[in-house]
Amino acid sequence: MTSAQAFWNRTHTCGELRDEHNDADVVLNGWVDRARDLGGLVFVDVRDRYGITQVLFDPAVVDDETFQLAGTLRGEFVIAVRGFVRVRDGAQRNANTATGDVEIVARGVQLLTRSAALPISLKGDNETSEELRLKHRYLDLRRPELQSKMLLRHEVTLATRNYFHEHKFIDVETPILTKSTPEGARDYLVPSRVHPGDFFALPQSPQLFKQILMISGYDRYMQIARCFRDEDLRADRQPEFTQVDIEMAFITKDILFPILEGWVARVWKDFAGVEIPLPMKRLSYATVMEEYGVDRPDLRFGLKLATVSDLLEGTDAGPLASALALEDGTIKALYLPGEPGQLSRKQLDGLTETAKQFGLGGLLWGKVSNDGVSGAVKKFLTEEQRNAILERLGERNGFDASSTGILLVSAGRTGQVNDAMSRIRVQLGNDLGLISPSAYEFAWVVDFPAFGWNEDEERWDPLHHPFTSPITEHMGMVQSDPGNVLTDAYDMVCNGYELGGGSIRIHDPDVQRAVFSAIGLTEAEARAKFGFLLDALSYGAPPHGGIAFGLDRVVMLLARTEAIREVIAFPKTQKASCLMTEAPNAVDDAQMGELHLVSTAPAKDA
RNA sequence: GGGGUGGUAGUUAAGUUGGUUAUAACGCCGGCCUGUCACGCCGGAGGCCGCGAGUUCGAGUCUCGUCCAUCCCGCCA
Repeated sequence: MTSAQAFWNRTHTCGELRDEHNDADVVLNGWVDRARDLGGLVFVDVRDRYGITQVLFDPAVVDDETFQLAGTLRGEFVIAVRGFVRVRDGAQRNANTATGDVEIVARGVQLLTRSAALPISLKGDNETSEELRLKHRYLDLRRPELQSKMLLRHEVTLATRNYFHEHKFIDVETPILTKSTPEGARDYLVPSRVHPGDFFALPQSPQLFKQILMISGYDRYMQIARCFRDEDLRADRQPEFTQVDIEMAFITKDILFPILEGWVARVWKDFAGVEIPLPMKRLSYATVMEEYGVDRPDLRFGLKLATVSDLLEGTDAGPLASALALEDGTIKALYLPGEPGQLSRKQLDGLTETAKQFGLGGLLWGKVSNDGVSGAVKKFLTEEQRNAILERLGERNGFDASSTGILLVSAGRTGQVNDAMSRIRVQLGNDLGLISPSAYEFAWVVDFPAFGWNEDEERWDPLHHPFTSPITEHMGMVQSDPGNVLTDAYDMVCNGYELGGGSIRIHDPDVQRAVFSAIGLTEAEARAKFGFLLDALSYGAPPHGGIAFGLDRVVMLLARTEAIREVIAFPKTQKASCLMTEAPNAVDDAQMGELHLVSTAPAKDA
């Protein structure tokens, strides 16, 4: 053994000593959390991931050299302390920490390593900029808040594996170096040295492999799979993220959903202490788009929207008439029953700002009070129109159509109106305190349309992915009427997030060919991209389906945080770089040459 | 690619209509202190005001550009 390794090894962690350990001889290893030098006494709080324990250096116990050393200890120095446990007198007990009833009376200390002054604060009271936290992630990860999130993530992952193992699922690893899959997102590419000019893609998901595994007879598959998408980031999106990936053979939705719901219920019970009522409600895509304007509604509060275009036929009010004249125009309304003054002018301006952000000209609003009507609602709506709108909204939301309140109306292209009104709805939920932060409201969204019209490319694009099975009744419409085909796709949503999405897959090669054809893939293109899948389907494919859950989002919700970076140990910035390692970086010409690559990027000034 | 917010000491922030030596707290260094637990008290060091131009007698402050972080749109299930 070298001298560098010879240090006093801990007998206990910094979180476990209690009254019952009184007089025990112990050794602690850890970081100095705080040191308090009182002159004649030195207190040092020693921290590890299990907790914090106070150590007392008393000149009556330790020799002078040890006592001097204790006085030089600073934050984040790593030490080993030898001593005995002493139960503290009543007034000296500290109820704020788990070990606060005892302290270690030191007999000796070893300074294992010193620490430079910290570039970030590890104390919770004033937080450091995220830029510095990411650069010094090794320090940030020492913070107990982050350590508890990493622990939570570990526990959720473990419980997930156990749950699916108990239900006969097999964990199979799929390739990271693979072929580009067609889920719409940009691929991360890896150049091949052996095959000049060819590239692997990192998987956007293991989609095709898990279907292949079903065809191979594995029946129930699960994987905690890393996925990669080269798209711009958001607070809840990282370029690499983790999915709980599931696939099953011989199933329908009604077989699959209870298994998945059972997993969610267990995880939420164990890690959020919440009982999720089962079964979860199922809402059609058409319903949620109509009532919430998004396919991942926040169901913790009401404020349902309603389309009112039909009530405003023949209107001559400018903004409304021009929306109705559009091919895909619509008008939607939202009503806040109650005090007409419940929103300030500033809040209403904020909502208008949101509407503009989504490309609308503005937001029509007006206060309906006992004295009459104000604002754009007075200007643009007749009394009959207003009453008809309130009638519809009242019926949908359960309020009396004669209630006073604030009416919001938004008119324009359907997509923009839905985007804006769904956001406005959530903004109101927050502004008016309608959202309980401790609530979790789950639901399935089902019956998705198969295809969406792509204006730019003038073709039908799969809304989910092209392996999604149409519902049985619509099989024959794939070629003749693609716009009205519904699929057996489903999302699990919670609090405005999409937690997971999946579908029953196509297992008939003829149906698969029809879908490829409907989205404008020629036979030759389909063969080039997915020949192996078409081949596999032709050798006895069982009916199958599955889902993928965003593990990061699941943990994020359980941890009650709003940034996915908080539950990922080494996340990337919004520009998809790692501030700690400074990846990505340039590589030298020799390395480029081996990979048969030449960069066309403009030279950076060093 | 576009819009919002931010960038001042190791950290977090303040900084007036453009004005002389850029403040404070925590941390760091030195001194004092025997029951602290955000210990206390005294003293000290520490600044490319993100970077680059411009306006001006004079810029942390005004203008333009640029970089980084973050939130959002586009993009992305």
